[in-house]
Amino acid sequence: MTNTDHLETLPRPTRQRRAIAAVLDQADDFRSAQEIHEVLRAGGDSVGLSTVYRTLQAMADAGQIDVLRSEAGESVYRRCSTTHHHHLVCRSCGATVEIEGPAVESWTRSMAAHHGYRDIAHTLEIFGTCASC
Amino acid sequence: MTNTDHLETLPRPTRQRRAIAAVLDQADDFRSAQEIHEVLRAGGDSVGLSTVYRTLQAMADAGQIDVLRSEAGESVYRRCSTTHHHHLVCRSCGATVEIEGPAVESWTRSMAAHHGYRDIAHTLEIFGTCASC
DNA sequence: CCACCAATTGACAATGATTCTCACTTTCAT
DNA sequence: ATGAAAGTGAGAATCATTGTCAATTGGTGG
Repeated sequence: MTNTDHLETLPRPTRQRRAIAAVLDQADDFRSAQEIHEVLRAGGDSVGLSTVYRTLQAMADAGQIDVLRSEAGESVYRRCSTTHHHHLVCRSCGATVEIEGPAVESWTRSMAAHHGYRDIAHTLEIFGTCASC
Repeated sequence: MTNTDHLETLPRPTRQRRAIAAVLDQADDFRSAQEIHEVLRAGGDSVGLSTVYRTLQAMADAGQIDVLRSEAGESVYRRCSTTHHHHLVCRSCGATVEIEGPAVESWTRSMAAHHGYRDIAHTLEIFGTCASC
């Protein structure tokens, strides 16, 4: 028996996954799968587009990165802190600030409960133009 | 000179636009353009898909309907009250409750201001499973 | 060290919502 | 009625995302 029997199947550390993680580490704002694919191609560490999509979704499912829908409807990804938070995003340069709002969290919970809704999830994003834009 | 010189060009009341508005009036939850197109086709008031998209966007721009992105990434539309509000949506049956949260509104404003962001917009939706599902 | 097998990859096709095109139709003020 | 402008729609085009499947790879037991 191995020493990982009790763990969920972990992804293998492949060249491709390391390359994608590296791109996310260097970016300080949200990036789309297509952008990441292009960065890798330009840098010589070419990775298949399917793999980029698969990896980003896996990382998002594992809670390692945050996903949000850009105003254009594209899914964009970013490495974030692990605690629950929301984003304040500059619609011009993409600069992102992580924000927390305990009051909002409890408000959504009580709102949902008041109307009998269960298994709550919520999305809250703030878009604006940052000071330097 | 006409008596509408000072108005923005208003959309003409065509059969198609009336049919689309009628579908929205009857629905009490969010509908996609494709769904509306299908309902019209089934009801005999067939309307071109392009027209459905165009009309929905125009109505959304005019503030006559609310738009939100379903969890599947599709744009869905619904006739709503004119005051600013958010939605509590059942992810199973689509039942929608309009909710208001003055505290959340002021919180987003102050958060944005605190970080120097201007021209603020925000999205907040709550998804859950309603009591009857 | 090696063979083996499941996880992984990637080129390419397929999907599906949305947008674009453009010739034809309708509306409406005169 | 009539001409110009607004509106329409069938079909093509776009574009992000997902599916397919044969070839590759990592790591494990022997």
